[in-house]
Amino acid sequence: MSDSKPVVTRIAPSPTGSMHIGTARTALFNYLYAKHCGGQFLLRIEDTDRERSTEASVQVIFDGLAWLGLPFDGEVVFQFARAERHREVVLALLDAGKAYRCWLSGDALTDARDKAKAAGHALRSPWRDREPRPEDLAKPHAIRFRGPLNGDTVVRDLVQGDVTFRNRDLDDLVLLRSDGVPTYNLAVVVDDHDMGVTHIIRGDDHLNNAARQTLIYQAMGWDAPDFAHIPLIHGDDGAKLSKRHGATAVTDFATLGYLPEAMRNYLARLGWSHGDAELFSDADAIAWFDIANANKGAARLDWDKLNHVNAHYIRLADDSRLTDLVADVFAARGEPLDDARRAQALRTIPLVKERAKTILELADQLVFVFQARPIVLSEKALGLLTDETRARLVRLSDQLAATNDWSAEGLDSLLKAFAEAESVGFGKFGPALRAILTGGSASPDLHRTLASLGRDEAMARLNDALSPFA
RNA sequence: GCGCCCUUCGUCUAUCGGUUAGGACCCCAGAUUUUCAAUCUGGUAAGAGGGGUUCGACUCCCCUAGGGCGUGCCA
Repeated sequence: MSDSKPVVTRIAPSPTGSMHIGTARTALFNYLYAKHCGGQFLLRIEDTDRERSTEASVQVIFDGLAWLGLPFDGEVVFQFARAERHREVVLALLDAGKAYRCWLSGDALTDARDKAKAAGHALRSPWRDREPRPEDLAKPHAIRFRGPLNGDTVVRDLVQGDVTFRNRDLDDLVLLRSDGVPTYNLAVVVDDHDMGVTHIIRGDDHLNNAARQTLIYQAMGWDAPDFAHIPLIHGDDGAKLSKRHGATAVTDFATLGYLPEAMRNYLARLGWSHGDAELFSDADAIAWFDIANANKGAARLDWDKLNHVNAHYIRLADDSRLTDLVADVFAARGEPLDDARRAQALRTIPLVKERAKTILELADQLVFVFQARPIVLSEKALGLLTDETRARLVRLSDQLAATNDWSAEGLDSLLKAFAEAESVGFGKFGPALRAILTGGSASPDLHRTLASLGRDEAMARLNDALSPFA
């Protein structure tokens, strides 16, 4: 590829289900590389499999890319809509003698394949060298590529290096099915060429296909783009990432409370690195990204590290945005937040956001403010309320009632002064106070808990628990 | 079976012939401490095995082992 050409990359998923996180990572690499080079990142929907492609899955891809924050350039290309163009190329190949009509199917096909294997080479149809009779033409048939029998095909891969295949191992693949629908390997080549794709960055499960596709480029007299085959993402046990690993789809990660910017950062570091950089902005990623620095080996998804990265971005996130996300979580749980609770959430999030690894955890850490009075104390909480502690909390309650500074800072001072005046550590009343205020759920530092509850609610909760002894 | 790819701490990775093999996550210890966390400090932990090449290999070559992908009229 000449350096003067603007870089064009693409992501080409097939709309046959959810958007796999591996596809997302591939999209990210394509996006980063294109932006790094000042080029374009295109989207093509590979919907030539009419059986499995669905409209809904197309939407999943749009939604997935949008959620991840990887906008594509230009118009989306639907592969199936270009079938005429694909057929045109196949016919050109046929005219040039680079392809042939083949009536092999069923058991005969299987036999031919077995025979070829036994002979030590990939499938060659007997029709490769047979002149079809006029009556054959009327019968349904496929069109196969006429692959070279000898020599090598070298795939010059930016990540894997030069990979050499013997042409005898590359089969005469079907270009056009007997129903007239073009196949993947043909359509990919035609589309990538027509779309001006200069760099194909994709999973290394396609490395073998690259050789076949290179042959098609050569047969058409087209320049092949640069290839970069990146390793797949595996689960924490080293096996290919699948459903049993807990999450495979982009939407799964969203549902589990991961932020898109965290996913971008984490995914970028999976199979690629820039020195010791771990947490970096999108701008840094774009400035640093070079496909040549991608790793060759497969990487395992590490939930602990993902959580760490996510926690980092939750801290950086805007509170009102987090409030929206948390509201979504509660709504999904069937407990939508009313305006009052929303306001409470917004007020409390700054106090708890630094302790949450996911949005789900963030939501859990908010429930203490939503507790309905009177709060039912657990047995453990009740156990903390000895007579001595009750008496002490009554004294504290009086001071709280009297203060006119209900800010977190003011309450912090008050609590500290109280502990000093009582000549005890926080341990003598803190746990009990917390239990009364929260019913036992996790909460931030006591002064912050009091502040986020607000004076009225906090005093009411205290009175609920202490009034019989006041 | 055949073809191709891969292999540094448990995990993600740095290293591009000469380093006490570095960083991050996890884990452990200490500090802090009003729950749970967070935070700070410190620590444990690695070149799959075997041959070469070289004054010198994690780094280059070969073999073996392990893992992955492909071997479709799926993509």
